[in-house]
Amino acid sequence: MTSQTPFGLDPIASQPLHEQVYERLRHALMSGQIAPGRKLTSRKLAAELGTSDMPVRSALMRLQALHALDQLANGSMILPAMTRARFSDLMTTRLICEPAATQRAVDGLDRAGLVKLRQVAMALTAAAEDQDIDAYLLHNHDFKFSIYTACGSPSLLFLIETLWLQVGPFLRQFSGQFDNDLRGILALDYHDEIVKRLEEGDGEAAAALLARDIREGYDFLMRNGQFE
Amino acid sequence: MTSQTPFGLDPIASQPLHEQVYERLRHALMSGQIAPGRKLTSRKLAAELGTSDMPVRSALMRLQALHALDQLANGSMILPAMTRARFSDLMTTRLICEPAATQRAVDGLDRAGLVKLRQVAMALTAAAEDQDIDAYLLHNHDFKFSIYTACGSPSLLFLIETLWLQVGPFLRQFSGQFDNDLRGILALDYHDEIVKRLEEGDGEAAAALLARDIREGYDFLMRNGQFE
DNA sequence: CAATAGATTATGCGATCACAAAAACAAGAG
DNA sequence: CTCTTGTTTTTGTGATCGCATAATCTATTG
Repeated sequence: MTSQTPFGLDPIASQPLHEQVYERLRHALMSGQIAPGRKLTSRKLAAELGTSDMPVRSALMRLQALHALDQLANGSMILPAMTRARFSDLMTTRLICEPAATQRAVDGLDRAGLVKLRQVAMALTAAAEDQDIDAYLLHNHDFKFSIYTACGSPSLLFLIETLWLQVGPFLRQFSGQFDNDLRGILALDYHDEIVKRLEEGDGEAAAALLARDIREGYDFLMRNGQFE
Repeated sequence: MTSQTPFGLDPIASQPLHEQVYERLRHALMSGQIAPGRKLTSRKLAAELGTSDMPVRSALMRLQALHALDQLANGSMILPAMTRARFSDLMTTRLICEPAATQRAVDGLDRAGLVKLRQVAMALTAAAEDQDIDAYLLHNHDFKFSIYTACGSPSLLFLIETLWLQVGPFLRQFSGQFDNDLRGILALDYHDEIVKRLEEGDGEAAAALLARDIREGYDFLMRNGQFE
């Protein structure tokens, strides 16, 4: 396919199929397209994607290795249900990792990074005012990971990514339950203040604010979300 | 193989091959049997293990998903080298997660757990006195994870496991460089005191001691270990 | 109608094959 | 001897096949 180009200028190296399938599945999970408890069978997915079983199997096993999927006794993969206990556990662990990353990010953020961060924060509040849940979740992810990436710790970033891979698939589902009362999420908009603290170089304060953001989001969903 | 047993009493459900291969590789990694930079080709491993490529490929991809292996541009898997930067990063992240887990473990440890913990701590010091590096690493893993398991957070435990999967393969290699001066590691034996604090129910103190354990091990290896 | 037994289908798992790209090796030219 | 060129082998990748078990459906019987 990409072989024997008449000129140099070989375009993008096409990724292997199992990688593409992995990204597709990952995106499908994170955007809430897959219902909890749903069985993901390799054959059906393969048929849907127009590939053989193999790449799909690889992708599923990778997602299972990251605890994004559960494996039944017979080997089938399912998207595990989100119980209150699991949600509580994941959010508690988020409270350990993400404020720590925020605190360290203050040294890794240059002026350009801060500018971009402020832009994302503005887009975030705009999406919230528009009641656009998809844009909100997207920008929220973008905002947080702009910070976490700046913390300069690949290993910590990876851990946080695996946590989001487990919580992410449910956020949209949650939000669909009270889409008229989306202002409840809006009330806890610490993003602008987080940027301000980061601009001031006060990592401690930024971390504390981010912890509060996580905690209040947690409280809100524990009160209003429906689980299991 | 396990089919058609004349009597009931079917023994252990034999795990799938790719699972067995995964465990074998994981153990080989953690016990330092694989040299950094070593290429792990699925065909050769399959031949060595007497299986087909497929289960090996699955196992390799799972390990790569957990960042225990690196993937070259052509798709080959290698055990990444341990640079000072990566080691520093991983230990810093350990310092975030593991003290937090220790602090929470104080509520999850019952009397039986504490008894077992004290036994492991004794075996640990015994192994250190015997200069038995393999036993030391084994019991050290056992000791720490007895605590982390007791913290009652599956997600945090999982994160710590992935960190150990990245650091573990190098510990034995490090220790081989100064196996005459193993007392350097012995000097920082806080295990007994950690157990004592846990018995007293003082999670904060236990966490602080464990942080000190990690930090001093880190300092020792940064001074004495050879990297890259 | 309900429940169970049998058949059919779906599915996980592993082996083998085919292909292309990369790596290793060998041979020949300067 | 060294560098290059051509060949052979290795290796990742994906598809297809076969097997065994699990799940689902069907039909027969009480």
